[in-house]
Order: sequence, then C-alpha cells, then structure tokens
Amino acid sequence: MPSPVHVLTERFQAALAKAFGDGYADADPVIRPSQFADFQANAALALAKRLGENPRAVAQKIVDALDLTGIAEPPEISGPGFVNVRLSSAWIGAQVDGFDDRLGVPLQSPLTIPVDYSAPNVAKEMHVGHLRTTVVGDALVRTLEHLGHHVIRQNHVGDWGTMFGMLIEHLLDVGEDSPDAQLMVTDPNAFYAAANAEFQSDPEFATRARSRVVKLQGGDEDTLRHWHELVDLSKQYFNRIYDTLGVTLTDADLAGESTYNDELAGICDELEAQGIATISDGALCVFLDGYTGREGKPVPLIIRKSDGGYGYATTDLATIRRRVRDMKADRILYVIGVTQALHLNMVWDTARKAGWLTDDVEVVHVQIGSVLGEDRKLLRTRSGKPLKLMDLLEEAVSTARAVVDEARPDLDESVRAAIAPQVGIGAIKYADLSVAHDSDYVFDLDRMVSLTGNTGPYLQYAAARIRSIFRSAGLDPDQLSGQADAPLVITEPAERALALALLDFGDVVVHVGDQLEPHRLCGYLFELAQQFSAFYEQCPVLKADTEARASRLALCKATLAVLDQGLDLLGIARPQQM
RNA sequence: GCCCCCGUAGCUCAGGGGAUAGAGCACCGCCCUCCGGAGGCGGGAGCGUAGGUUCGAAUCCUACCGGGGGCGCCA
Repeated sequence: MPSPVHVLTERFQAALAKAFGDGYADADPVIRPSQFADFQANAALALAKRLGENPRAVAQKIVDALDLTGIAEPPEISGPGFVNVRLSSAWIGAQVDGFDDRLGVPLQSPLTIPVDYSAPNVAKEMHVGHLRTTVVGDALVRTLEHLGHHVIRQNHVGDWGTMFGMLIEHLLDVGEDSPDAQLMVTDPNAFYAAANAEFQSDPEFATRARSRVVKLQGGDEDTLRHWHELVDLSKQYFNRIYDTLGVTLTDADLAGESTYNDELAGICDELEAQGIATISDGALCVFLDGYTGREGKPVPLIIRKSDGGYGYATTDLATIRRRVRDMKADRILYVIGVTQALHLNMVWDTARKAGWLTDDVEVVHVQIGSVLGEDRKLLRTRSGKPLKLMDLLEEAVSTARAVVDEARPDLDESVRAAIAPQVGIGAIKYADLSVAHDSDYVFDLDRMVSLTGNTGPYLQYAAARIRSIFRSAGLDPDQLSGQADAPLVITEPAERALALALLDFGDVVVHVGDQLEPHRLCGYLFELAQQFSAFYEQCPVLKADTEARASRLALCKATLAVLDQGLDLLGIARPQQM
C-alpha cells in the first residue's frame, strides 16, 4: 500500500521523463504537503534553470505529461510554478479500504542493527538520563523491528571496575541475604554510599577492598562468585524498573563491560603493534588528528591506564569490533547521552584506523539530551539530591491516578487502579519521546499527565474513546468484519481529512526508522488524534444512516488501528478504557 | 583556549530549501452544551544579530552575541 507521496512521486517522475527525456526519470519531483491542495510538486522551480525555461512553462509541460487518472483531480499550476494536486476522495477511501494489518507500513529489506541503549551501572541508581535512553532506545528498537530489521538489543551495563572490590567487601560484611544487601535492589545508591563510607573511614576495609580488586581481576573463583551475586542483585533492580516502564529489555540483552574482559589486552596489543597506540605518561594512548583540547594539546584516547587497568575506551573498542565482526552489523546505534559525543567519535575513528570499523557499516550516535528541572538545571529532588527513579515513576502513577479519579469517578476502584500506571508511565515515556531526542527539556509532571495537549494520556484517551464508540454500539473493533469493513464513502471534509491523514502513517514510521526520530511519530499521532476529534465533532457515527454509519465505523476502526499500532511502536500502553 | 550542540509566540516545543512559520498550554473575544466521555470558532504575539549562497532561507555557509556540554588516566 504505497503512500500518496510515493504514488505521486512515481507519476511525476514518469511525467518528467516523458516531457524532458529519460535523464529526468530520477529527478526529485519535490512532493510536499500544500496549504492550497493536498500536495504540491515543486519540481518545476528547481528544474527551470537546468532547462533554461521559465518555471511556469516547465510546470505546464509537466502537467501536460502527467497522468493522475483515478488518483486525483486535474492538477493546477499556481504561483511561480507550483503544481497543486488534490487527490480524489474515492481514491483516498480506496487506499484506506486497502489497509491490511501493516497499515501502510512497508517491510524493508532487513539490516542487522545492534542498538546500544539504557546501559545502567551496577550498584548505582538509574537517573533520568538512563530513563530517557531506555525509553527512546526501546521505541527505536520496536520501530526498527516492525520495519523488518534484525535488531540486537545491547544493554551495555557498567558491571566492571575497581569499585567492585569495595562493593564485594561490603556485601560480605553485611551478609548476602541481609536487609542491607537488599538495598542493591531497592536503593542501590544507599548500598554504594555505605560501602564508600566504609572505604573512606576504615583503612583496614580499604586494604581489603584493594586486594579484592586484584583477586577479581585475577579471576579468583570465590571473588567472581561474589561479583555475580552483586550483578544479580542489580539485575533485579534493573528489571524492576524495566517492568514498571514496560520496556522490552531482558536479561538476554545484557552485554555488560565485563563480557569484553578477555579481549582488552589483545585490543591494546594490536593497536600498539599497528603503531596506532603509543605510551604517554605511562598510559597507552591513541592520538588522532583533529582532536585537540586545552592549549592545543592533543586529546588522547586512553586504552590502558598507567596502572595497567582498562577504562571504557578499551571496552568500547572491543564492543564495536564484536558488533561489526561477529554480529555482522549493517548499522550500529548508540542511544547515549550527548556528553559522550567526543568519546564515541574517538572510539569510532580509532576503530576505523585499526580496520575494525569499515565504511560499509553505518554508526550513529542517537544523542540524548538532558532532562532539566524547572530551574533549567539537571533534574534533582527538591532537597537537591539525585532522585530515585522508582520514586519518580511512583509519583507519576499517583498523579495519573488523581487525573483518572477526576475524569472517571464512575469506574470501579480496581479499574482506576489498573489504568493509573498505564497513564502515568505512558505520560513520562511520551514526554521523553515527543521532543527531539537531542534537545534538553524541562520535566513538568502536571503537563505530562494532562488529558489535553500533546501528551501520552491525550493519545491514550483518543484511542480509548474510539473503543467506547464501538462498545456503545455493541461491537468489537478487534474482530469486526462486515460492519466496520464497509467501503469508505467520503462525503464530509472531516472524513476526507482524517482518511488522508491515515495514509501518511507508513511514511512516518519509515522516517522514524531511517532518521531515528520517534518524536515525528508522536507529532503525527497527535495530529491524527486531532483530526479524529474534528471528525467526531462534525460527523455523527452511530446515528448516521446505514451506509454512512458503516463507512464511519470503518474509519473509526482504521484510526484506532493506527493509534494502537503507533502507541505500540512508542512502547506506550493502551488502556481499553480510561 | 579548542571542539560539539542549541537560540522560533508569554511558557513548553515542532518545522531543517518552497507560497501567508505551526501546535499545546496561558491570555482575550464570540458561539455551543449535541448521538458519544475531549467543547467549537476567532484574535494578539515569534525565527538571537549581521552578512553571504539561491529564483526562493527559520532551514545551507561565514562572523559575532547568548546558553549548555565536552576537552589524560571515572564511566
């Protein structure tokens, strides 16, 4: 089911070839939405110079060669040479009638795409930045999979490092099954802080911690077992967050730093042997052209510290090598904070120099902007401490509960209790998704959970109300045949506008997958919901006469399907009622 | 000092070569309260500044101003 833009592009290209020769068959007809019609083709303006004719004459020749039979009304030339196209309502209706369960979303030729996202740290609270990469990454993963790609989720958790000596010793001190150990699951920062306090104040503990690091790095079995216990506790914490958030990550997607340990020495040896890495101040460093820092000094990528340890530069090199060499990636996504831009670019350039990253593999940094408080600084609690993510999620749910209670006092307590998390979490996720991923935004819970405006709850509400139409008609939109599969008969402008909007869904999803911009889908769904609202206002459904009623029910069904699918691609829950 | 990102309406954000720059909140008017649970319509108000490229620039380029971030052993 090609979109209107695709259909028009083909027709215009045929016309260009016919009018100006085969050399123009691939020219971009520049089809754009138009304020004076459904679409406009701007090719004449762009081609006029190349053809040495005035734009209106070019436009006329295009129109003369153009065949839009059955698709659109006769095109009109206006202004300096725009070709305005108004699609036929019958054609629009037939396209919606032709929707299968793909709803106009194409299946693309599959690429292998590892997607690096979420990446929390063991024994540390996730912060709102983690929340955002998790939410955005998950939406991208869902969308790319829906487009037919082979997505490999990569949760690059921080599960290795010198702090584990301290953490293991603390775990041993408090006891594996103690309430203090459970802080790893419920309040990891508290566990970390307790360990760190001991480390700072107790020299004997600090000595034990340091020697524990040595044992850990030496592969001591007993130490590794304790390390696993810590990681397992953190996994419980991660999964608690992921479950609450409705994110698709599982333990199977964990690909933490520790999984690269065996490769790090080899990475360094190889880079040194290739002459790419050199010793500087005792550390093994890669210096690359074009990277200078303060006072013009070259910026190093440190791959082996002067104490012999490895940092994240080395694991990130091992990571990209594995993704290219072993996973056969075509495209690699890093859904990571904007602050990592320099580091990532240095890693990539080093990997290119070493031959681990080749030109046929696309690497993309999906830069995640910061979440700010009302003071426009990084979001904190009122007391200034870093906030606990679970507290934030719970606050969102309770705020949503208040909204639901207010809007639907008629519903049972248990029903409202079930809806509130869907709405509250949906609100938070939508707020992360609906602004460009690389821009900072101000966190405002009251705005996020509002039933009006460009919010998650608004879209959930729109979908729920369409279901309500079917409910009151005694119909089930999920297993309708006949009643809502009637052919569309478009008579009213609002019907036409809604149907036309539905046809854009496929293009939008493709755009999200190609450009990695979920906020485009959000914007589209919001506009669609508004179109539906206008339709709903102007066109009676259940009280319409038989033919119009069937047609409008079909339009409702298609709109609901697109809203449902769209929300699902975003990873936002869809309450049946709210 | 160098590099990256960003300056669009009172606020939060879209728009990233095409005609008169949009939405949501907020504000001000008018209408409606209908099957079926969102009320509808209209209004004010904006592209940081200065150049350049182009038939055409919020969009691309340059400089400047302003904000954020990064820049040797944390990740």
